[in-house]
Amino acid sequence: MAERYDPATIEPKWQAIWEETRLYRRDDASDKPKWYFLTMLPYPSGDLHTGHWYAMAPSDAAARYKRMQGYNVWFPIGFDAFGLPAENAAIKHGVHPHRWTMENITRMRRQLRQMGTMFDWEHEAITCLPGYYQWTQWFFRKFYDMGLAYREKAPVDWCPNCNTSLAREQVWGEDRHCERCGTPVEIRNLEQWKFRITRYADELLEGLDRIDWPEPVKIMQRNWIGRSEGVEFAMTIQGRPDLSFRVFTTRPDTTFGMSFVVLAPEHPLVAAITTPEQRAAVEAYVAEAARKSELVRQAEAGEKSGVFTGAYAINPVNGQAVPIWIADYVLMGYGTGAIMGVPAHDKRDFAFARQYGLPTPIVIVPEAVYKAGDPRAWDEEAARNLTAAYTAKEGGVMVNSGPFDGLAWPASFEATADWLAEHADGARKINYRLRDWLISRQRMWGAPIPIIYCPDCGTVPVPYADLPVLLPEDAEFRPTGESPLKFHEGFRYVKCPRCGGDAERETDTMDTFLCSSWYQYAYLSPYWKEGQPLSPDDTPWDPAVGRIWLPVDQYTGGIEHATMHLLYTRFFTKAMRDAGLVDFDEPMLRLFNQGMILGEDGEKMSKSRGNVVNPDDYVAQYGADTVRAFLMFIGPWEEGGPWNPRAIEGVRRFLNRVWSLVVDPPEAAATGSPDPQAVTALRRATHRTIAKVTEDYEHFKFNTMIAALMAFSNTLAQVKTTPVYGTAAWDEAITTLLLLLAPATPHITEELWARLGKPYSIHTQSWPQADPELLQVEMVELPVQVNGKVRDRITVAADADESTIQEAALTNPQVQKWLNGRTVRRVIIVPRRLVNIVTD
RNA sequence: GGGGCGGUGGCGAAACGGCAGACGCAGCGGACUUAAAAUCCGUCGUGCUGAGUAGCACAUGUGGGUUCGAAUCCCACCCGCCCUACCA
Repeated sequence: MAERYDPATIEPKWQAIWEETRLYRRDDASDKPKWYFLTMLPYPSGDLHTGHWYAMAPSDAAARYKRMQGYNVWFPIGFDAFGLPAENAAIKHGVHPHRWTMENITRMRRQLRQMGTMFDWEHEAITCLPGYYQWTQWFFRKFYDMGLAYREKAPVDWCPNCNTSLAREQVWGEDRHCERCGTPVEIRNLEQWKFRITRYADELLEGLDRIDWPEPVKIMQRNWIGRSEGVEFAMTIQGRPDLSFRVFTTRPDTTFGMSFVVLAPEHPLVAAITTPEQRAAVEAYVAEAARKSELVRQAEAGEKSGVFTGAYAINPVNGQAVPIWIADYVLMGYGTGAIMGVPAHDKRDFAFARQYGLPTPIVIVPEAVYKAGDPRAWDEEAARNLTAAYTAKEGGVMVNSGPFDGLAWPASFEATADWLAEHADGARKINYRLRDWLISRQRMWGAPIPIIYCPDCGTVPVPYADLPVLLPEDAEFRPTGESPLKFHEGFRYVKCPRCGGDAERETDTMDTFLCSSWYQYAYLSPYWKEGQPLSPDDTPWDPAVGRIWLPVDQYTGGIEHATMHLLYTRFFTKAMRDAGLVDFDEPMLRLFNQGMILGEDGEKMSKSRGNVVNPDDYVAQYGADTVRAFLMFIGPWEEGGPWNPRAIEGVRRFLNRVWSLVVDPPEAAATGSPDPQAVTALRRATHRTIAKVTEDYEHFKFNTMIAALMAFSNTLAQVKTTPVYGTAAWDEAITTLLLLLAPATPHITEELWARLGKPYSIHTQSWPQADPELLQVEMVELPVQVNGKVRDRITVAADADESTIQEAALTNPQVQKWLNGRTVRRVIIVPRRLVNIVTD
């Protein structure tokens, strides 16, 4: 009786051996080319869930593949350990966030080891430990010195009952109430620290062209940065030549279509220009807008409201007076806080004009209409429909625009921009949608912002040598959720580092996105210089190690981080370059985004839906290798997909078959000597599989990689019943199968490798090479189409010339039947692909 | 409102512009078994013709287009999921 495949025995055994032999340790002395393979670090929420497996198991396979390809691969791991859930747990269970977090990490480490990954645990980094966050604070200090950190008032969602600010995910429902107590949130303007990411806006755009990242991520980052080129020009108030304001537009070619002007409610000119009759209405609107502030206004997006000020402005291009309104769809924080309203050619302006009965003059029409000579046929009714031809820059020409009539984009932009520059104090201007990064959090479980406020010296940064500013271990959590740092006297009240007088520490902590913006550097030498005084001339990692491994060669993670984490870490690296810390300016050269693993019902896994799949249960039942291979087999990695509890059986059968191929004796001893053709056929199958699997690993196509190996194992099961079993070709096939499968299912392949008597470890073996000669085929079968429909197939030599192929195709009896009585017009021959005969 | 991704058998999915459905799940038929599990063999898009070998037609969300040839490229539309929120 042959021994059965028992993952519960072999998996822990090999995990222990790998660890004892330090199989996956980082090698800083290797002369192989280095490959820094990074996967997004997990948040220690408690248990490793299926999403973690889906992100990490295929990443691990890709890293192992690269290693077998001859690279010196480093695949580190860590934990993004600051954040809100730990604070909530602290309030709920009365346990310090540090303890809660570290206990979770202990549990998740064990689960991660169960997965059989090649993570280098010797360089693990945890962001909430002082040796880590001293450097997060060092970066803040450095950026402060570089003029990249500054403080200003910014709106936050505030719960008046809990007396704290809330993160976006803590604000629930249409009425925007507090997650914890249900109180509707307010907007408070608080002094907050920000990073000047906008200084790098252009560079963040340009850098995208030089990195091998998925196009969707690049598109999202470009849109997020939102560079727009336009023109700013001055408008004067009718009857008040002393007063003027500036507007920004990306469409100066539509200036003749202006029928109103809108100022943001906070615009400084509002009070000065409002007429007495309108004053009450305007003041009420301004007050209401101030109360709502920007965050709520964004939540109400879509509904237009506004008030007429009673004043008029002069359109510089035609001298027309247009009414000045205020409306909260115009934001003081973008452009000049004032816009020209051109309802015929802007959707938002159009909605506003409809609402308040303002005219909609048309100044761009399709070229065909212009050429037909009667643009005025396009009346307001046509504008109401706002056809694509109307709003499009391309394909439209200017009308009702005096000397500019007939101009098309981009000449229309150039001409009107020049005119405005000369006559309306205009200037070309580039605006960005990107805002500076607000990093202040009114929370306890984060890296404290190293700033001290002194009544005499003002804002004083904590000296480098005094870092880290440690979180207190005896913090007292209030049920309301208020930050304990505010009430911790020992933390809060300090001496000014400059004058020695009484001062107060900043009690806000930093956004956890800061911690994860530089973790790929922290991994190099975790907790570097812990316990030693820091200085501005430091590097936050061992520079000798950095020279070996930086930058990251391959990064993997979810696309949901496209515009936050992935932009922040790029910003960090550019700022670090300017600080002289690195000599490159993009942190990750290649990126691959996996999709999301869904519940059995095809919906996102969530406790409320009750569709959460616990990977531990499946690991216990099937083993880690089966779960790993199943997650890879489920579908294209970048697309994600639903978990199918029955389909995993197929993967288990596959691994059982692999086991049986190696371990079990053949059922019936085949007699006779092996057929040389069958031997060659097996060798061809082996080498075709090498080529296919290699290609798939290169492109992260794990699903077809597994499929190819399933097909190969099916072939081997057939061959095993023939005399080819036991030949050198058979041995080659079996070792190849194990080598190709090793990155995906590391335990079973290691076990079978050992049982074959091969030297430890399969994971240090070289990747098999496909023999090009065995990939060649002598004969090929070509489908023959008549008018695009396959009618028969012919077999010809692979290198047959076109006339031979044509001859064979035309004389084929089936084809003859279909050609009956028709004239052959054309014969299309695609070598090694097909033949298509086109008739009348 | 803006952006991203997707829509192919009963299901998950394959398919450099070139034989649609590889590989697997489920199903169906069979072998082994007292029986079941496991395993193995066969079958498996729909419709029509045919006793049958087989053959034909139709099929990749919908409608157009480009092409000798389209799941694949282009245009319009419908549906689903994810991210984002008035950026002039």
